[in-house]
Amino acid sequence: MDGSHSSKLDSKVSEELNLETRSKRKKMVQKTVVAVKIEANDGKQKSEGPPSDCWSWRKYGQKPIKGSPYPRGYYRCSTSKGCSAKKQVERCRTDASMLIITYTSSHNHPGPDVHTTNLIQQPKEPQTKPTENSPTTTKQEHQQEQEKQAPMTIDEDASEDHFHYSQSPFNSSQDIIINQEGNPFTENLGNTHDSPSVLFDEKPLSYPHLMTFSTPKSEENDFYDELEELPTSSSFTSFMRSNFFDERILVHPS
DNA sequence: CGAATTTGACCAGCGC
DNA sequence: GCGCTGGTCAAATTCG
Repeated sequence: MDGSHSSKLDSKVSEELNLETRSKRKKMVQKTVVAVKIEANDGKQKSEGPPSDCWSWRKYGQKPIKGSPYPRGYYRCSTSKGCSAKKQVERCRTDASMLIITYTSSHNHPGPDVHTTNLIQQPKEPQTKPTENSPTTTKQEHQQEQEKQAPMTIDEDASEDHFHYSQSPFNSSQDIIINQEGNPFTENLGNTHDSPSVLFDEKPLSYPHLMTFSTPKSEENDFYDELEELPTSSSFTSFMRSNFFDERILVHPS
């Protein structure tokens, strides 16, 4: 499967690029790709699993993805009945410790948490906060800061989905990289299918505070029992609430 | 008993 | 026009 990847890669990349156009043409749905690095190296729990966010997600499907040894899970927001928010959770083909979550559509209801709500309704506001909160302002954070100030404008077609959280609803000690639709994460993966360090390299875990912070979250990692599992814990939510902005989120514009 | 998850089948869109 | 892949639905099963 990987043998002819190199040659296929090229076409694949352009294909994905076209796909963006395609998808826009087909479905003008906004997509946010978030890469989450799972730091569950405790050994007591699996180092895999979808990060829990503030919303409740109900799995409605799973499918093996071409080119990826891992299946992709399809989740729907179950927090609100009429919510059309969806997300796809898959593992990075090159790095099993990386989760790629693709958010589609957006929540048409306030989140279960005030913070969350703010994120949804005013993604810009909270996004500028982490900068000051972050004791270690790295270029990545700087980047994300810029991104936050210049949020996903890639979606001119997003008329359907007016808002959309560029902020990752995850909490946890994972490294999170957000990619907007304009810059499909898969593309990056594709370009570096053998060396995905391009994106991931940016997430050097030199954040002791995060690691420390991750320590008590051992139970949180418990949630990630499986990639297909997306449990939600209210206590966890409140916990994440306080640390929501503690994580580093890399927003890669196109 | 109810809700959530799992799995297979079906459908739509795109590439060749 | 055919085949492939991704995405969604629905029934069955499992867990709380």
